[in-house]
Amino acid sequence: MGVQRPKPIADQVYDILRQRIRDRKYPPGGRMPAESDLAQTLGVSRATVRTVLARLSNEGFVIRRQGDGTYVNERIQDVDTRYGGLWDFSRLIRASGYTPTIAVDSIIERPPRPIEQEALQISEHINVISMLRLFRADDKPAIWAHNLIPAHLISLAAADVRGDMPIHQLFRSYCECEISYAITDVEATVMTEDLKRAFAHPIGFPLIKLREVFFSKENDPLVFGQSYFDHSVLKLRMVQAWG
Amino acid sequence: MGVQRPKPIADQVYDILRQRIRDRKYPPGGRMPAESDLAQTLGVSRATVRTVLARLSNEGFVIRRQGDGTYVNERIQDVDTRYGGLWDFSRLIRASGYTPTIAVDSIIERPPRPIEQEALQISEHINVISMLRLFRADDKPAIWAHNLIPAHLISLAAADVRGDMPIHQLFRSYCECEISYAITDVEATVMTEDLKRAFAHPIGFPLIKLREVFFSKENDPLVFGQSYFDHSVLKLRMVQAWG
DNA sequence: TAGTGGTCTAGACCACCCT
DNA sequence: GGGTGGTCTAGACCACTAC
Repeated sequence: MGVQRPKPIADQVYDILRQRIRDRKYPPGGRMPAESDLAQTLGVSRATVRTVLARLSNEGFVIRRQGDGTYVNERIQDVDTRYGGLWDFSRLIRASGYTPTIAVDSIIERPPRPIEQEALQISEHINVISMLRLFRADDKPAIWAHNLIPAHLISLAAADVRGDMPIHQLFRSYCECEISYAITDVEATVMTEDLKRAFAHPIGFPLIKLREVFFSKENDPLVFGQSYFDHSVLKLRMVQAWG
Repeated sequence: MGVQRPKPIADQVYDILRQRIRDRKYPPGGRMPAESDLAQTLGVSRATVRTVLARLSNEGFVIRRQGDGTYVNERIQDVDTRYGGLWDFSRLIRASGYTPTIAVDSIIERPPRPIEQEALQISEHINVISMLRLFRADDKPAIWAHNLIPAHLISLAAADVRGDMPIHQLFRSYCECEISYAITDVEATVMTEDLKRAFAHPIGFPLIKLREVFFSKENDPLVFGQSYFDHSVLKLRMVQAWG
């Protein structure tokens, strides 16, 4: 019994406040309790409360005004601004109000192409696991994702890899590595013949292309991803906050 | 004389460490001094040092490993990952290693179009200042930016607005408001006849389109921007870190 | 003037990695 | 075991806003 610290206190406080905002216990546009009140009510120090409020402010969920108070931002409700919004496509779809489904097109092990060798910094003799998947939002094709993982990082044969889990969970499950950060290049492209297997749009229709490389804490490349994003189905929305 | 606190200590520490990383005083991939050492050397508390390191870690400049140390991330050197990378186009160009120049196409005051009314949440009777600008990277057209500002927010006539400063500086100069956060929609589009005044690409060439709305601390819309981004000239690169 | 958020400190204890 | 980052506390003082 007792306290049970499955998570850091700050994370627990974050979940509580985030939930209260979602439940409109702190109504949109309204003022939240003072930091010191929250600290006392929740039984934590003010520093911990401030850590959490800083995070909520960075994500745009609250606006803080010195000498005044902390307010719930009514403009940010349906936006998933948490870090990682650009790599967990299922959550991105769900946060946009749709039901995600994943269709695995193929999962095979093969030698890497030159561009993949460079991105993953491996030699031609190291095989990669190539995974082609289509993410749908309410059955409408939204994202066509091609992910490549050095085969030696995964303790499974390609045939046994489950394609229906997000990349970071896949890594936690199948190898000891954990994703630490990602570098993403955002590009624009258009429908080609190749993409007809994913989208029904005509040739020349504009699509967003995301080129992502994920790295471990040891700074080794873990995954190389090239994803085609149909923003007519799903908004690619981001929040930037300063303060 | 004396201490002179033009900036918070944490910001000063940030600048110092950022500079040492840039100068390779802390070499790429190398380990930085321990938090307690930094605190003692710089004459600040460990909490302050940790605030700064957390920020550097979020921006991807350093990687922290519990029980081990804090390391300079050699993969993030040319990336401007600071908050606001998506709105200060001049800095974005400079951070990519090019020299930015701004060509002002037009600055006029006029009634708002419906789509602009909605984005800025103003009535049709409130004029907007419309600003069309072309950002070049080493003389190559990189970004075609259309910004709209409610005229009543600016204490100047449209003709007197200087187009060569970034939006946030413009607001600090010409009105009391300050930009607090922004919501950005990333889209893909293609060259049209209209865009020929900006780019030399053929019709159908893919471009990134950024739809941005900037808000004040009071949560009022300040600027509506629609920008066309040529990623064949300038990479739109982002870093996401979790830890 | 009272109350709010903003900044900073000093110090405790824990979890983890290395050797 | 010794050192590192991770977490959390208690409390001080400042800057600002609303009344």
